[in-house]
Amino acid sequence: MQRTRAKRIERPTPAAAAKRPSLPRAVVDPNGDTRARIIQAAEMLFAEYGFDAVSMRDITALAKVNLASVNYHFGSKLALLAEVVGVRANGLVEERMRLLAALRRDRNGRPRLEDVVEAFLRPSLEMSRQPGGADHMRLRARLAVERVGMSRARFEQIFDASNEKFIDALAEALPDHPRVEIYWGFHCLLGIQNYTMANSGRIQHLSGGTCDPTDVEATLARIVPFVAQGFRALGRRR
Amino acid sequence: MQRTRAKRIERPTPAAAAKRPSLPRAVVDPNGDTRARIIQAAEMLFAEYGFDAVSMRDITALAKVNLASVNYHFGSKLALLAEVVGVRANGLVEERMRLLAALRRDRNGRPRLEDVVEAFLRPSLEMSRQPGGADHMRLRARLAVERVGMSRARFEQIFDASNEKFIDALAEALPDHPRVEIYWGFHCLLGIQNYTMANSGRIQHLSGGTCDPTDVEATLARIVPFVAQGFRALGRRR
DNA sequence: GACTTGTTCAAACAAACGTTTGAATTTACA
DNA sequence: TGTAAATTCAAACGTTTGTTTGAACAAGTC
Repeated sequence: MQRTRAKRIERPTPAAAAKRPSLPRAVVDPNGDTRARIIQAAEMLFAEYGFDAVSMRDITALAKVNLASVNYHFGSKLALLAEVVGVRANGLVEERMRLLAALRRDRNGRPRLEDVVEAFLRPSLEMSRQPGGADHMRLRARLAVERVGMSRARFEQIFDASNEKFIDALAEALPDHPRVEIYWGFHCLLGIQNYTMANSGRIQHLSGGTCDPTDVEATLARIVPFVAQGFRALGRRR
Repeated sequence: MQRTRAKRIERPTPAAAAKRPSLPRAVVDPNGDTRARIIQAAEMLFAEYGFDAVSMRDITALAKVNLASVNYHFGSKLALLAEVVGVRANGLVEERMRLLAALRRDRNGRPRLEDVVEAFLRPSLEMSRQPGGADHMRLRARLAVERVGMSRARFEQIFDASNEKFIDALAEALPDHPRVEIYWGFHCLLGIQNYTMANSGRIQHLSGGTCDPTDVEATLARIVPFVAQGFRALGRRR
């Protein structure tokens, strides 16, 4: 039990210097009512800093409403998060199911693999073009990893039913694939989707700005063939 | 400006019920010194709950050290995070570079695409088998999305140089691919890697437990061909 | 007008936060 | 063993946290 290590560490900053790095300059739509302004502000802030790092005072200041408004309208901070996520997520699921139902089928009743993948991905990517949609997408990507309350599983539950329907459709498009390989491919699909939505800026950084993942069509033109061919690779004997 | 909406929301829980959902039962190695026990505890807690949701008191309680020890040994909570991430991340980069240098080459000096992909992914997945490695991997996956201080970019910087070397190697393995498509493929590769490391439990849930992403060889056997074929798809004319 | 209901507001609440302090204790080295 | 340095510890620091309160204000109905 010898003790031969560093001495007391020197403090890097004597006073402040640890302030929040610049809240978003954008403001919320002044025409919305209190509820709408709160949701909009919370969406932006949660997406950028995460649930725990954002305070009620941050939200209400950005929304230009009174501090007590959040508890009045939503009950609690956690309930506000559920509201923020739920509203758009349910719309996303509906859009996905609509595209899935409209899928072209060949004479055997099978859909094209690329079409199924695109039906899954397009609503996610297109949402990022709506006002505030990019914030929502990044928030969702965070929640796939983050853990607030016990609610990670509860949020993902919104997608369970439609995910199973897409797995069925993928299996239809790949009739010779073992079911387990479909799951692995879907895992890869979810990973790419989340990473794209998170928009961490890595690909822009690495490519020197050549690649722009906010360009929906350009992104789909790469991801869809990548995923489809990836799926096909899983059917080969190893 | 009519006002016809819900009345004051009813509180769901009268008293407590919003407590932290069960801290990890596992304890830290009692044989380590104070520094080591703090790092181990912080790694577990940051990975599970995120940087902001974990308090100094959570860390020091789990590590069984005094509250002031973190500031004494590391200076601040943020400096502790940097230490926690840095130690293992640098080892990971070294291992990747080692595998990259050891790559087999054909008569033209080109590596096999599958080999490059595996050299990139294997160190990440194998780390999850080391003690505490799974915690570290999940923490890294979080930090790819999370934003603490201004440090997201700073953490990712550790990987910049080796990432560029891998992109070069991928371009060597795919000599006819435009460089921009290599970047898109690498983006997909990063997404799958992060999602796998985050271990969100989605694939186990969806597959009814059939797929186990903690089985390194089984995971590599799926992800490597998926990614390799995905890369090849990016070379085709659209 | 009075009355009821929905909403906003400033102020305060207790609890938890990261950090600091100064004395007590342990270790390293003479 | 004596002394200085390294480390631990309990207590407190000043902020900030999410939430609550009760009065004030605004709107619809009689």
